[in-house]
Amino acid sequence: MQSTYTIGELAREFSISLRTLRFYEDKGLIRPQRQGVNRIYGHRERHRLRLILLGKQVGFSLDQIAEMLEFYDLKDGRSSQLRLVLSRFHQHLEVLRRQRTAIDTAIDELARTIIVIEDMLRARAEHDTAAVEGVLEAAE
Amino acid sequence: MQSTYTIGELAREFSISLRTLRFYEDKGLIRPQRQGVNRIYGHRERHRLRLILLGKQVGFSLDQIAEMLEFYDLKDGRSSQLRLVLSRFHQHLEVLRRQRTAIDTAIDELARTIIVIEDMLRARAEHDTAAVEGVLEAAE
DNA sequence: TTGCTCCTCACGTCACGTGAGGTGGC
DNA sequence: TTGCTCCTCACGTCACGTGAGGTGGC
Repeated sequence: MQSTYTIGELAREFSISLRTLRFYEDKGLIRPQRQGVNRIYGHRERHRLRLILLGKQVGFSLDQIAEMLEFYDLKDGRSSQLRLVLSRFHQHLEVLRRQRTAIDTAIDELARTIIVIEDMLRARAEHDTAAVEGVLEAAE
Repeated sequence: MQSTYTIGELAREFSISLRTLRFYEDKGLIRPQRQGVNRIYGHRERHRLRLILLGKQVGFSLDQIAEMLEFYDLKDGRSSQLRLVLSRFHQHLEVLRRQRTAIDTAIDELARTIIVIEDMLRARAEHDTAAVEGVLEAAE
């Protein structure tokens, strides 16, 4: 177990780019030390990075993540703050559920369109050009 | 049934902004006529707009949509082109399915995190601060 | 000297949002 | 004159990607 990491090591470990690490630093999400001009990341930065990527995975914006990390920092852990985070998570869960139904309808729509095109190709194979037009109109 | 539309009329009908209509024109997706300095949209533009929004809804990029609209324009409808579009639709369907599983795991993950936080709050309510730390570690 | 890893600008991407400042016709 | 709708720049947003040009130590 190392206690410090270079930017390249963290990038490899989490499969992200160096640019991404630097970008998160620009945004104030992580604050690595410096050894000369080079960045040095400690346990704290690594842990924060893990939380950031977890937040991203569940669809939070970097600004939202930054805000929650602040809460996490004031580790006094006021229950009121926890409750605030909790209600945001509940809200976000709703957003995710809506996104899922949106994707579901997109999938259905695309699948139906594929069937329409396949029908067109079949109609063509039967040398019935007029039928092709019919299918096209029906797809409207 | 009108045969021409102003930018505002189309925007209202499809619930999009004027900027969006102008942006699609910049991208070459639609080419409205001009009446003086004002844009005038005909049936063809309206139909294209409908296809564009449909494409967006199923998750295609504007560049991809532009390409497919070209095919649609060369309405000779070579079967080879239809088959090309068809294979892209199939590919895109796979992309959508992967997105859905990604969202599903995000939902699961967030739901589990919510439960963890609720447990923390419950542990706190029982005045057991040590237990709170325990829950936090277990969440790693 | 070559190769690797790191660095700092800084512009590009995607799909628009958002003013700023101005025009035309009721 | 006021209000509405339209116009053209042009910069901003989000989360980085992608060079360009340079440094340090094996």
